[in-house]
Amino acid sequence: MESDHRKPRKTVQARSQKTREKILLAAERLFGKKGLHSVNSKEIAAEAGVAVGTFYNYFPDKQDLFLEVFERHSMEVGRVLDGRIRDEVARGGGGREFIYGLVKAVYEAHSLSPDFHRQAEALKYSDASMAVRRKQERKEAHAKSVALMAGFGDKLRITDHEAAAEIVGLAVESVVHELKMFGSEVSEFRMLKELADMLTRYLFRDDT
Amino acid sequence: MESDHRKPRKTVQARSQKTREKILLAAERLFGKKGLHSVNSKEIAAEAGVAVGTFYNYFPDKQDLFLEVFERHSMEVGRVLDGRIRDEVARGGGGREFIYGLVKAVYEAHSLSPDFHRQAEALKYSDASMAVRRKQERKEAHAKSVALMAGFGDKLRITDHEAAAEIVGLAVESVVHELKMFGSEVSEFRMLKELADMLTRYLFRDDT
Amino acid sequence: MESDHRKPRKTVQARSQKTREKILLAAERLFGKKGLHSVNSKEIAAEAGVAVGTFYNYFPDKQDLFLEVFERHSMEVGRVLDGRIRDEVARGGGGREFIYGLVKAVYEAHSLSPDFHRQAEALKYSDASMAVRRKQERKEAHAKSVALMAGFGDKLRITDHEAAAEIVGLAVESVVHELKMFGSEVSEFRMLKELADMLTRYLFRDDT
Amino acid sequence: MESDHRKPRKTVQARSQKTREKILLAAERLFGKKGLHSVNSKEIAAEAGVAVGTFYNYFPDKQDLFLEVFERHSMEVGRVLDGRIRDEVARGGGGREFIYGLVKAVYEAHSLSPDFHRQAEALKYSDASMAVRRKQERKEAHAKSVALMAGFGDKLRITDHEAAAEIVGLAVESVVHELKMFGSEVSEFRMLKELADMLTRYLFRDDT
DNA sequence: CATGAATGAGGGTTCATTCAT
DNA sequence: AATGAATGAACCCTCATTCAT
Repeated sequence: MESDHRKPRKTVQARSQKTREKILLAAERLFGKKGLHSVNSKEIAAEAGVAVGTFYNYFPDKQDLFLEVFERHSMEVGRVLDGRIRDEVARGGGGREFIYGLVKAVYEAHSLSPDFHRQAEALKYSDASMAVRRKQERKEAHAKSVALMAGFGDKLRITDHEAAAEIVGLAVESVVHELKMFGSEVSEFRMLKELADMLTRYLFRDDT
Repeated sequence: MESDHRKPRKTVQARSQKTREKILLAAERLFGKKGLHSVNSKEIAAEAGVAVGTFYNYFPDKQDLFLEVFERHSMEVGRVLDGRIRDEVARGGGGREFIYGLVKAVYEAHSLSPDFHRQAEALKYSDASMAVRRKQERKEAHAKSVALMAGFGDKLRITDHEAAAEIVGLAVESVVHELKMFGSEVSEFRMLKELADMLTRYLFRDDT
Repeated sequence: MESDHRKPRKTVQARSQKTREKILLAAERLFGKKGLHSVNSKEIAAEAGVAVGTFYNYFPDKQDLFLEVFERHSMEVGRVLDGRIRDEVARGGGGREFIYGLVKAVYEAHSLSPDFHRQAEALKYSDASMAVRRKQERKEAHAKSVALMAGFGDKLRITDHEAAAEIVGLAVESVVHELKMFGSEVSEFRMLKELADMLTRYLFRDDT
Repeated sequence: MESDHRKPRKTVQARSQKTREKILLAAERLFGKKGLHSVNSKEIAAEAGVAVGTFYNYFPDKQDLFLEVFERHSMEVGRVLDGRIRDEVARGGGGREFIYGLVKAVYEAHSLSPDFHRQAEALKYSDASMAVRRKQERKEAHAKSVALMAGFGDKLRITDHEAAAEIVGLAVESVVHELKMFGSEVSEFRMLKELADMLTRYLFRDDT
């Protein structure tokens, strides 16, 4: 009787969506734990509680699944980051305070599935299609930085905003990465404080 | 007695050494182009102009070969970097000038087999044994930074030398990486200049 | 709910079982013909009419497959032997007649896949894990012999039952082996008769 | 100067012979320890203290080397056995005593390189060319047995000498094998005693 | 004769993907 | 839509044997 047409459609779609979700979550966990190359389709299916065939009903192949997980992850990070930035902007603190807020915002955004994040990062180096996406991400980050800077007008000491946006972005990214991915002998607090100091002195005339 | 052995022995050893070298170079090229996982033993052998078996006569397995290539690469980078740093120290320029010299030194050191470098970097994220080596490298870099800073005494503005060393190291590393690995919309010159500016303002009281 | 699963499940399992069986039978044939070391996984798959991968879906490796074939073979031999012994015991013939019956029982039990049996025998000498199994088999055979002897009470001439059980077991085993594995210039009938004579005279006071 | 012809020839041949011997002995040790299939040419060469190429200068291939080791081993066993039998014959003991002497003779003959012996035994089951040699061995043993029996004339109880020779040979062989190859829960002494008892009762009218 | 580097066919095993049920 | 058995190309690695020195 389940083969009658109209009504169940929605339910079925809902179930479908759920299955898809299960697979994506399982993949995120496993890719994070072991990396793209060390996870096989059987494992993913098993972790998701479905059959291998089911997995291939939803995703054309493993690489594609990875990319989708990555996309979701990126968007989530983006959303969180944007939210935090908006908060900081709203608070409207002075230079140093603001910078510190931003640094912490990035730090917190990176706290989402850091394991998966790490593996994705790895692929950006070795996988062509990931490298493309990385490029895009940087571009967006760059635009965001430039826009933020513009808001500070004369208070800025820098002149080459383009280059500065890149430099600042990379510095923040790398420090946060390091802390999240590999940890540090120095405490996170000291690291983030120094990072904020560096950026403040670099960016603002009055570096207090 | 039995002295008829000497000479050929040496020749043979020389040939042996040459073969080893051929394999290492072929591996560096291929690993750089495609990454550890996408290169197979047959390819390496073919690129080196030897048989698969020969490859396995010299290296216990592919991973091991990669590590040896990596080790050589690291040491080479280290040598070049140390040399350049020594030059800069010898020249004895003032703060900003010196920092710029160092930044350029790191940049040049990264110009050795940047493709291989990129792939090695990728593995540091996903491969356990590579992560270990990464840790060590950072430790050494950290020590080097701290030592260099010490030389500046009162001129330094920073107080938390430990954290600063980390931050500075990561910032330089990440910018140079970005330029070498992925290029940049902004010219290298502008990027390196801004980087030097940032570091100078961060580190020194008198940031000229 | 979800009851649409039941039937196909069973069918699939049945197919699965059949594939497993096909592989086991193919393996028994090939191992018997050429020995463990001279058969490769591709051959086994081909003989079973499946792909190599399928073989590895069912057995973790070649050695394991061999052991399973061996286990099945041993159990089958054991079953046949026990059946025949029970028949002989039931018939309740006198000493010589009974012994002859037992000898023939062992002979018949060894008629199952004698080729495979031969190869398994070979491995008992050279392979550690097979040697272990051999030990166990002998122990069981020993126990069986002792039990049978006990049934004859005073009629027995021997005093050291333990040793006798070993000796008798080995003698029977070796003669049957020889006949089955390598054949003999002398007819099987004469061989088995003499064997029975020997054992009868050895075991019983009244050796008729 | 070593290229002058006449004199060194002998010396060279002697050295040659020594090298051959080293290889044969190394092979016997290794084959005994690990079996034909688990020993590779490099190992053999290393154990013999020569280069792989040298090994192939003396033997066309690994199989051939094995066969030569086997041949030597067989002949040695044969020599020892014949000697011991001659001793027993010379001593001229009565039936049971004589049989016991023979059993012990076989036992002692099997004490030469029992490890190698075991591995050779394994190959007789699985290797065609070894099976051939086995056949020959049995034939010779058979002939020997028949000849020995003939010496006892009327004292013998058996009538089918041919079959008896086979049976007796197999029984002795199997028991000795078992003791030497796998050991036994029952002491060797008891085992050999029972074996001798069995044979004596089987063969002689007056079984004391 | 001795050497040991070089060879490459061949073997065991994995795994992304397909497809009949 | 779900299943999971089946597939086979591809991979890593071994090792008997050869041959230039």
